[in-house]
Amino acid sequence: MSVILKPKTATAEEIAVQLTEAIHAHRLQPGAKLREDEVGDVFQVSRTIVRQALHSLQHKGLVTILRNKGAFVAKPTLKEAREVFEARSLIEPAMARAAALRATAQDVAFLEAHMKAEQDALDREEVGEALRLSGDFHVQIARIADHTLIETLLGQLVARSALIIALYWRRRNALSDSASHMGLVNAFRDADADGAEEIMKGHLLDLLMQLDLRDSPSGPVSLKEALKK
Amino acid sequence: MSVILKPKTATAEEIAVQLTEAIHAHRLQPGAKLREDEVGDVFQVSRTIVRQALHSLQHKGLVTILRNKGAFVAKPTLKEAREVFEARSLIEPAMARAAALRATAQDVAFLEAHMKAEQDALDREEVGEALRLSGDFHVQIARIADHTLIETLLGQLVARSALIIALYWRRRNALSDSASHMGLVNAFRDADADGAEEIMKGHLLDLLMQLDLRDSPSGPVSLKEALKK
DNA sequence: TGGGCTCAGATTGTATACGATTTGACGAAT
DNA sequence: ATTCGTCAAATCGTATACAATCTGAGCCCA
Repeated sequence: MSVILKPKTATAEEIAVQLTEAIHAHRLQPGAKLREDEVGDVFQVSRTIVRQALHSLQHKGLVTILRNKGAFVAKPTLKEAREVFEARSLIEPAMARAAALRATAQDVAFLEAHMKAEQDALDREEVGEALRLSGDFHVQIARIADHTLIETLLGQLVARSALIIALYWRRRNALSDSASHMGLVNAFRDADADGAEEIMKGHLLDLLMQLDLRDSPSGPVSLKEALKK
Repeated sequence: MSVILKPKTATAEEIAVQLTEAIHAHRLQPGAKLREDEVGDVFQVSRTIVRQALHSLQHKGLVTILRNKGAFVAKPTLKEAREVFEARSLIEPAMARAAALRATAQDVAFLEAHMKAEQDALDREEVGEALRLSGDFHVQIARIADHTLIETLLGQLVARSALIIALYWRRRNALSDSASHMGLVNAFRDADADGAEEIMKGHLLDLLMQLDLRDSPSGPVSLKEALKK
């Protein structure tokens, strides 16, 4: 009897995850068009499934769908960018505090391995992958805090942050956030809630400082686009 | 020449809004089944459109879709209920503060009219509608704070709060929140940021206190359901 | 030259047909 | 009487056909 391997067509959720990771790792740039049958060809599924995935990403703020025009990787405006980081600043310090009180030895080990994976990616010059892992670190803190709702929400905010970084990153130097992450892990190990909260506050402020969120929409825009509509 | 009135079929978004309002006003109870062609018959649209609306509501946490089973109005668990109010407690005091600093005379007048509409609904014994307006009051504060991201997010949290209230409301007495809302409006008028933030903190705590979020999932569960899976 | 028109091709939007899965009823066997 | 298997009805999942819309090229005509 021969084994029949099912073609295993991808689900909408799997496609959404892969697109999210591509966006997170800057393999897909803000503004990139996502044509339905092009995506469908890549994943070998019908437009119906692609559509589900794209709508899902729209709800998460990663994709903008213009009626009769198509789906595009979102281009957060300056205001949206500020709002994302303001929301994170409201939420994440509390998560760091809660995580410090709940983190087990396993959790600490997991985060240390996570940081190592990020460093390895950097060593391999996979900047995009390192960026993705760096963002995921924050989501893992919400998971350790055992706050599912905010874990989901933060996943969306972190993914949007990747878009913001792609658009508004000030210099080409790497994000110097390993120190903060290390500090957080140490605070978790010591169950230092106040310390963790403070480090997270400062860390988000650092991130914000490294962005160029002064008024200037998005740099050079084509004249055509500037005058459209 | 006769006027031809277009059948004006509802869009997915309009259907989602109407379902949201029905949920918000407790006209749709948690656990209620939403069959695709039943909804389609009500709004005179094809299942394609209904599906879009239901998926949209799923993303917002108002509907749970079980594969091959159908869509149901969500039934938040105790943990989810606590998480919703924790998230609101992290976000809303900051919004109240920002709103106090930005509110114009028009904004204050708008909120006063909003409160009056809520009172009128109560006088007409339209408890569900009053509840919906009461929740919307909080969303309006985020709008006044000019924070679009959180306005959207809070809209979702408030809608889920309506489900939580439907499930875990302690008594049959009305929500005594008009005092807090009045206090907030006064703080806005005086540009009293500290006061607004404190009132909001206390108000959310009050709400939480009126819920029965102690451990006892949802009363008696059938054996069949308890052992399922 | 350049403005505006028309039309074909490309792309998205929606309805519907058909397949897959679940559910509950019914009846046979123990 | 209870359990189990079978089957039909109900319902959801997906692909696809067709309609609606946008885009840009080509053309005409001042």
